[in-house]
Amino acid sequence: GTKRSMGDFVKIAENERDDAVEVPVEKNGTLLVSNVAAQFPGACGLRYRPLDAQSYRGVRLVDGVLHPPGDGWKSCVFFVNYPRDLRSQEKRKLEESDVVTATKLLCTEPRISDLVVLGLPFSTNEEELKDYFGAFGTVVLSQVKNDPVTGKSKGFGFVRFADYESQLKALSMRHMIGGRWCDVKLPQSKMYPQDPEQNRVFVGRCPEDFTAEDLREYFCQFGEVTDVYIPKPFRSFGFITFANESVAQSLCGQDVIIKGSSVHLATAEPKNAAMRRQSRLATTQNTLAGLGAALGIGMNAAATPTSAGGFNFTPAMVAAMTQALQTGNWGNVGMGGGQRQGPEASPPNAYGRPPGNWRGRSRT
DNA sequence: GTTGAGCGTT
Repeated sequence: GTKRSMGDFVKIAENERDDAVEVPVEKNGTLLVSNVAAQFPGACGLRYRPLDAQSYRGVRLVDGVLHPPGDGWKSCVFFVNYPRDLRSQEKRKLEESDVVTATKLLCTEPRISDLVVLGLPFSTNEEELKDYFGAFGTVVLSQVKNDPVTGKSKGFGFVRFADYESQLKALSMRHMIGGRWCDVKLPQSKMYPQDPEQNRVFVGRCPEDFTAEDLREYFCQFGEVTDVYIPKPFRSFGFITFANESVAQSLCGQDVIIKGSSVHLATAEPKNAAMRRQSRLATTQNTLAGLGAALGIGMNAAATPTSAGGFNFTPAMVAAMTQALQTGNWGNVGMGGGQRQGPEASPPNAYGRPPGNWRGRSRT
């Protein structure tokens, strides 16, 4: 018959953080690169993450035609590949592309994370949330955020799975929960820079009943704990100091569950302003080196951040990245902005997407 | 009895 069947579309996303777009499949089951490029300009191929593999796997490409993997197009979300080298393009665009690619790669490391659930019915409670997502795998965290005054749900929450496969599945679709469509996303909460000199870890989102002993008992599994500090009166955070700096660093950026609560571990802010300035400089250099590593480009410690590993970061871009690291807003990175601050600065926008007027030369 | 885009923590 002429009726369209399932399998007519492939879910494709820019990366694991962005929403997927459905791209039509040809009648013979193949996918044209030109159709992918219609949604993702510049796309030259696809990759995906098989459930049984920890690495990405490339999709077979012959003469502009992409051939489905063994499990077919429906088995997972596919990710867009772009040409690494765009030297024929104008230089400004090249720089932007490099930084955007690098920052995206840094943010798509495969790891289990808390997931934000948006659009929950105001009536949904944590038990119902856990029950719903239990169909995808073992749920180790279920939270509904409430208004502290009224005690009522704010319509969003967080879930966390025990395994990465369940997380990928939950992220790949929209969810009907309690009669409403809900979105599940990787949280875009603030990214905190890592500082190799720092042996203190900030522990955020601590419940009020956490004691210093609770924290010490949990964190001693990672290495020798030399101090635990919980401010009084209660301020919902604490600090762990390790004897070993690399132990502290390895924990920063993770979410861990202690006594059933998800806490976020981040680099502690240095105690005084002088140390803070010093650490910002180290942080920027460290991050740029990290970007190079993420792209598989060697960037030795002696290299200057503005011309290393084939990158050509302009001062404006370094400023944008520095600002992003300090504010957690990556929206301006890669567009040559970020040097302006205050009310006139561009507002935050969707991750990695330049604002509509970025090509224009603004009047100064 | 109200609401509907967002994002938890220094």
